[in-house]
Amino acid sequence: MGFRTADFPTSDFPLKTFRLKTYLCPTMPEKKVRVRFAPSPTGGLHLGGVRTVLFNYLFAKQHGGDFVLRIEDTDQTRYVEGAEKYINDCLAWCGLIPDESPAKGGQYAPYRQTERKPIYREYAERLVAQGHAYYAFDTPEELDAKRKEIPNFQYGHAHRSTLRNSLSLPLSEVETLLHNGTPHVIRIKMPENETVSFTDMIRGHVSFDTAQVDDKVLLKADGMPTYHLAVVVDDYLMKITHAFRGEEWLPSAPVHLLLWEYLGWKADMPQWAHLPLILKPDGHGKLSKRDGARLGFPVFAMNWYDAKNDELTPGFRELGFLPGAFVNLLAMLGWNDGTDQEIFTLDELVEKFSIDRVSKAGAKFDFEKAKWYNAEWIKRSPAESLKVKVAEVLTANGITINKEAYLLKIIDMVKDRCIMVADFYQQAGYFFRAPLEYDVNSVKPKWTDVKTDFFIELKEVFSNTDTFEPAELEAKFKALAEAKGLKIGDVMLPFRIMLVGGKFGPHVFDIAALLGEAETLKRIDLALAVFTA
RNA sequence: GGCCCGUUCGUCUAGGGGUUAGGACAGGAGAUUUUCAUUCUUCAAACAGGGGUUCGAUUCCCCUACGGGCUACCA
Repeated sequence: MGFRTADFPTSDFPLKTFRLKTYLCPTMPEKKVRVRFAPSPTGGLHLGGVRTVLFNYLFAKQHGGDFVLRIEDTDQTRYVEGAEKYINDCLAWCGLIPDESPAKGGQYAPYRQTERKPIYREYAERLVAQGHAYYAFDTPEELDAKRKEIPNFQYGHAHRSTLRNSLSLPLSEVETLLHNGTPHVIRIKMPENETVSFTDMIRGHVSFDTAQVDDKVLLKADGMPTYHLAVVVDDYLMKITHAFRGEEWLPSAPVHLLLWEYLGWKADMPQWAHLPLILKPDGHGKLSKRDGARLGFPVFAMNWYDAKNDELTPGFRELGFLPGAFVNLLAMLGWNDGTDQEIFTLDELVEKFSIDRVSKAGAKFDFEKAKWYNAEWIKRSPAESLKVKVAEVLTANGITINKEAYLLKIIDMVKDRCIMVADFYQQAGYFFRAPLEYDVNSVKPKWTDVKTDFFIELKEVFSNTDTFEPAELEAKFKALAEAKGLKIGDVMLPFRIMLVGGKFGPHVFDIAALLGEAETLKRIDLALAVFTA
């Protein structure tokens, strides 16, 4: 029978080979690969969620399959306005576009579970008719009381006969209750003593004793399915072949396996892959939204505004992460290609991804490493592909950009010094307007009249250049300093601060050359006034 | 508590019966850069513990410990 004991070879079978064969058996007529990401629209999209999307997407695209977005909105009490749009936007930003979704439609529409509500009852009733499920009339209050009364209470074989359900009550009473429209749920009847096992694409052989699993609710009193029923019915109806989800779902896997069997769909059950969790960087446990706030880094893909609490949760996008970098770093959390390569484009990931190389253990999220990925991506990006984002950052800070060629030159000059896109304001802003303030502490204490003379004469010298190119500027600058009996270092830093405002940026003469003669001279004057004040 | 999953440098990880246990981030030192960043060189840093199996275990098996997940009419 089914997925019962000894269903699969286990101990002395080479696991990797076995896994490969199970999910891509070349001798079997291959069904088209179809995967789904099935979030519930309850808020912003978490790192771990995006990684689940990514692995789904990579697997599907690698096999020429379909990637489906399905909205699991069956819990109406947790529904949050705007969350679904947010999910769509996140996927779009990351470049992980579903082939079918509520927005896009598709052959298996609708893709929102609330819109599929009528479908589920039929299957739940079918299970009741077959004896694999039953009606339960216990109120939440009664169950709470039981939980208090009985330690480790589970609604299962040990207690179900003492509760109010169609297994314990006389048929006539059940009929009356049903006829009167008494609120009730439908629960799966877990077998008392069976072993349910399956082969997970990541973990290999996993097995459970059904006695330990409670009789999960399948259909709620409001007529909505729970996740357990909905995921099985929809995965079947939508012809899903491979199901990726977080490891937190592993304990309820036996319920799903049994449902696939009871509904008679066992042959069509998808291959399961339970992904390792993304953990808090410090302490322990799953990474949560709160950890981001506590430790100062984003956890959501994009900004999420919670209108109810008037609370903004920051996102990677707004912080200045490139989507490619975000996707890249997520992929490396639990996967690698076996070489030392760490920087991958989406296309490369599609090509190289392999479920066999996904690790089993959870990974602590390291924001420092995340920043490194982004810096690498910025460094490797051509100015052309950064210009729009950089322009946005600059204009947001009140800077006007006239010449694109000038912007591109600047991006190339400073991109190595930027970790986030937002850093371009600090690193490139002064190319567009004179410093708003100067790091006076680095110059004023050591300022002398000789230096004032130097800069006044420097203006003269710079007004009479042949090219205004870096090399010429540097030569003339040095010659003048020497003539004045100044050490180069004594005037180089002040000059930098005059042009830039602080102790950062590329070579000073490169900056001056790019700024041009008029602007350079103007800035010397401006700063001189401040330094000598 | 019960069940399930996991465990290689601080972090992400490679490796896998015999290796100087490799890389990356972060950290230290140095070189270059008369700013800072980049870049380069370099240092330090790990197989949780105990039993097996074996000529030999970090690698395979078992136990323990530790960590994590689940234990809702939430997903």
